[in-house]
Amino acid sequence: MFSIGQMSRQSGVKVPTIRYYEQIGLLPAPDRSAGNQRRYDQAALQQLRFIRHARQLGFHLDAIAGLIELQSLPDPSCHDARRIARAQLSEVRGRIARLQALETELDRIAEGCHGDCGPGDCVVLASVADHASCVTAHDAPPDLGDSPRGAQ
Amino acid sequence: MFSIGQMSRQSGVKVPTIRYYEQIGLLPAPDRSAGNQRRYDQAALQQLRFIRHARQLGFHLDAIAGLIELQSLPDPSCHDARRIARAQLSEVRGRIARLQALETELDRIAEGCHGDCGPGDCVVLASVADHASCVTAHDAPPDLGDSPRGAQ
DNA sequence: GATAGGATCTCTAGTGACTATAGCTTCAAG
DNA sequence: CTTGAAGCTATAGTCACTAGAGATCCTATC
Repeated sequence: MFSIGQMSRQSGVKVPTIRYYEQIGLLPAPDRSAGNQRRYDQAALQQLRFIRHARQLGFHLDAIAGLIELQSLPDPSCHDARRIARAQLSEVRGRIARLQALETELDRIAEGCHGDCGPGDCVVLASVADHASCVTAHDAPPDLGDSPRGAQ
Repeated sequence: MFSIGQMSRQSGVKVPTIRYYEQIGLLPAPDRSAGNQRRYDQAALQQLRFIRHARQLGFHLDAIAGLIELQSLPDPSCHDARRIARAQLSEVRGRIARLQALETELDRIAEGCHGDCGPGDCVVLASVADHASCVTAHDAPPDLGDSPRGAQ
């Protein structure tokens, strides 16, 4: 049996995050010691590692919950798991494409300035002000960030 | 003078978001009509467009606040603006690199399964469970998402 | 001038995925 | 038996919005 600290060290997931996962129902509530401390078994550690890796792969918590549910089915339908993975893949590809458009713009903007613009006409500031000067269509919703956040 | 709705249509920023920007001090509080409604001038519209475009470029609100402050200086130091832009560029490049590692893994995982795995050994689920099967080092903190979120 | 309706107002709370803090209790080593 | 690290709960904060309630205002038409 592991304490929550051991779980944390074995999985790379921080202690408060483990409690958070339990709170939202992503991890089952474990047994408790006589003094009310959490005691986990090997299966819980496996599940936590699964969650951790899925997060590293960019899955949202609700998608992870879906994958965990699939695992628990008697005949885990690969079809669904594959669908979830492919959806995640295309989301990641979309994000890469949008970020590459941003990269192009930012590079152009940063390189347009050599630190010697005269007062009142800094190229960086002008470029940020004026979308019309952009060479790519980075107009679509950026939603660069609707995905995993904290580093663990 | 523009109403907040006109500002929204002219800038592409949603009405509640404009109020939010004012609340956090990113936009100055405008004059009010006799009936307490916001009335904006052309300068406010320019600033809102600047903010909108900077958000599309992936800048955080605090970085945008920094850029706006630079603009307001008598001799806007290009040096600082360029530094902010280059920092943003390298952050975007880092995110692209991490996402590309994820793309590799997800592609491998999704393609490893043709929907015909036997019960209990779905390749997708096994791959997500086991980081050791990964071919790239996507181990570093993903922080895929510490950047602009909402689509506008 | 009356009225209807859309636009605007403030305020509060919710989102995702955590992170931080406070104040307490428990566990394990010496 | 003491000490200090680790654990507990509960609450609030983060970012950049978004949603809702309920009230007020503005404008166009009659």
